[in-house]
Amino acid sequence: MTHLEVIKKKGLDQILTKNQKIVFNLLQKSGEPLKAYSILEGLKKEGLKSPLQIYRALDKLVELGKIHKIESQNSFIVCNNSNCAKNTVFTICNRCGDVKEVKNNNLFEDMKALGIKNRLNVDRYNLEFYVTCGNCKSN
Amino acid sequence: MTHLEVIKKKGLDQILTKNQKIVFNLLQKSGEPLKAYSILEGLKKEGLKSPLQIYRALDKLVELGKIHKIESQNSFIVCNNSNCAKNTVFTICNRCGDVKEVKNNNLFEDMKALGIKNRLNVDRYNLEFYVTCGNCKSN
DNA sequence: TTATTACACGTAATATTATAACATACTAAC
DNA sequence: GTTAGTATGTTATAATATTACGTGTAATAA
Repeated sequence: MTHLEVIKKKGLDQILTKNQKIVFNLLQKSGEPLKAYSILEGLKKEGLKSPLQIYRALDKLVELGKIHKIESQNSFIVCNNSNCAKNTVFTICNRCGDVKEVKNNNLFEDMKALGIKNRLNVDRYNLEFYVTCGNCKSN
Repeated sequence: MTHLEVIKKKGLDQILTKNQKIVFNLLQKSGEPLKAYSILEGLKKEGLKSPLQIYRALDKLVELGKIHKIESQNSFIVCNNSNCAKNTVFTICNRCGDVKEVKNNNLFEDMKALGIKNRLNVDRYNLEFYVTCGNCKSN
């Protein structure tokens, strides 16, 4: 079997290496953004010991589009959007920091149109809406 | 009168404190994003000695809307847009990291409309277009 | 076959970015 | 003149991220 056949057969998920899988699973289980060092804490029991092991896995997962980095929080969250193509739209709560990835194809289309309209020659974009989330609003 | 009210009344420039002015002037002179510790380096001769002096000035300047933070670079740049209201649109070059603030009122209007259309109750947004800049494209 | 390439991994040390904690001082508002 | 709010200075430390070096392994070129 060639490498490509292996890939087709196994599907993307199983291509992840051991450390990548461990890190991805934790992020997926969590569902919310986690920071590198808190991931490390959570994975000590899996045998991961050094920041670099985490950062390397995170870098790769970002590169693969499986997760995104929330730059303003130095945190990482599982991609919620199968066809985001690394374009990202988040809402971030001003008060509690809660992050949600916005999943809305019309929005993606509108953003694409906006890039074209402004002749910006866009490879990729990241849009962050700062909001007051439902929880914080009612409190 | 609170400090912020005073600022609104008197006009921004005249009310910046000593350290805030020093930091702002350096950023303005530079015209491109600078990092906190490189600002500190540049201001040793002005008598600033500690990171905290820089970070405090930067925090205030961001709060006043005089500068913006480029989160993905941990860098700070003078606001290029008198009426941005802290909404920000940047182009960031994938290759060299060059940052430009996009100054285009139609774009601001379109973004506002997009927030409303998607019922996101937006206080403020930050939009980053990742591009290949003119310089890098020709090289 | 051997050599080469490309990744992935492990570990220690270190660099970079940012904040906490504490003390002092200035100014506006009552 | 006292209080509240803000700015300053300094030391120490926390939090985030990377460099440098060595090992292993699998795919592929010579």
